[in-house]
Amino acid sequence: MSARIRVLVVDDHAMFRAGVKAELGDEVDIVGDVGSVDEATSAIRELRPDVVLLDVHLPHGGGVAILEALGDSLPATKSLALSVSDAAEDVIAVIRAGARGYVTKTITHDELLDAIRRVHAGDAVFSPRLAGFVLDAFASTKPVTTDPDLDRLTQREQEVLRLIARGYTYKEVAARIHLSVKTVETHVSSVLRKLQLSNRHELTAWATDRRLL
Amino acid sequence: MSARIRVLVVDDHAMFRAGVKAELGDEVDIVGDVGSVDEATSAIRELRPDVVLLDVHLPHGGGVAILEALGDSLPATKSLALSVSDAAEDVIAVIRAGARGYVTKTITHDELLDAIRRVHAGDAVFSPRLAGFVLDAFASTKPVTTDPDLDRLTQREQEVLRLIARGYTYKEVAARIHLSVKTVETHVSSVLRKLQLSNRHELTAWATDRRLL
DNA sequence: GGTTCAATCAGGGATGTCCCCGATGGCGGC
DNA sequence: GCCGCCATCGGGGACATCCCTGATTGAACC
Repeated sequence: MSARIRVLVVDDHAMFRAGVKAELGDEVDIVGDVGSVDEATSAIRELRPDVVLLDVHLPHGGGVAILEALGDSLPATKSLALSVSDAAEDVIAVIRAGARGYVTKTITHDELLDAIRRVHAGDAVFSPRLAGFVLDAFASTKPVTTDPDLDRLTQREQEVLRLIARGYTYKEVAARIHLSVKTVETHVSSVLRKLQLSNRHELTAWATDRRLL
Repeated sequence: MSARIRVLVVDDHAMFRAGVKAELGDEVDIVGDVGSVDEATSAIRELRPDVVLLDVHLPHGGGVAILEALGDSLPATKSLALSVSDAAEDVIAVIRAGARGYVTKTITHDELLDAIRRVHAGDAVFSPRLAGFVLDAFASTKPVTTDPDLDRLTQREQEVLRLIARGYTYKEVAARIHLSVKTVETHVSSVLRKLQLSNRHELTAWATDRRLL
């Protein structure tokens, strides 16, 4: 028998994490469980799990923030999003950020185990109900929730935009994504110019309006 | 040692039920766990648990439907609501329907165990953050809107606070209410100090949180 | 009459924001 | 090969934010 899959559980509810451990601990190797975005990013970097079981709704940016923080620095680690929500925008956002699957928390023990194994093997896994509009969003010419304004921004600009809109100073943003303050300034300037905004307050309002936070 | 408290777990997520069982099974007697409104009502009638751990958000009516179906037919069975939501309307609704307590799922093992024991003993239990507006909604003649933090600010400070939180610069605020920029600065400083905030971004978040805009 | 407090304003300084100018290296298109 | 775009960084400057100290007026309270 081959080695067990190493799984990290990220969810802000300790009770839920305990549930996953109790249910799956025999079949996979739960290498850790954490409850916040910051803990998650460092835990993933340290533990290098095979699969991250990732709650979508977390304080301070949610699962998306974790995936963005990691970028593609750890290609061997696959993420499986796990959420109570079946809203299209949640699904799209987290898949765009790099998750390899998305299942809702109504899932059973066997289904979840199967999902983890398939994600680890490289498959994309979706709850049946979600498969429909996920395919819509990616295969069709007209995606469901793409924002023409947002698409005109580069990846880096969107990344900076999210952090600025959350109230971080330039210096804090720079530290968080390892850039110089000057580079952050440049990106913010581009964002403001492209979106026709005049300062960071309007940017916060703009982002709140679009629920990018 | 007295008999263990008999607990029924109602939640539509099997994983969460497993978590509660794994975490509390040693200290209380989990007599059953169910995932739907119908199962819950019959299970409660059959098993007569001491405490029902009740998820608020369920398909087909939620925890409220279960409480209403039972009415006061089983006074010995107390219900403790357990939810991801901390929205006032959810709390009020489930308490009105007869729950004896309400805690959010961010709760720790020890806190939940304590909550179960206190509900069983006849106490009402609320997460600290919720206690405030529950009391407001039931005891006060004035509805929920009073805010102790806001009351500690003077009229002028509240006025400035609202404008700053909307993104106006000091200069714009000064022009709008016919003051010098320096006076606006003074008021903002007072507001930040009194509310224990460190900059205008946190202030915006604070105000948005309270729907002051 | 003295005290306390809200409201108003000023000077000065540290830091943050936003813009201008410029530069380099990489990558893709024609 | 050149051009455009992206990402990265720097200098310098204008202005905004946030803090400090310190001041005056008027109204309320005892």
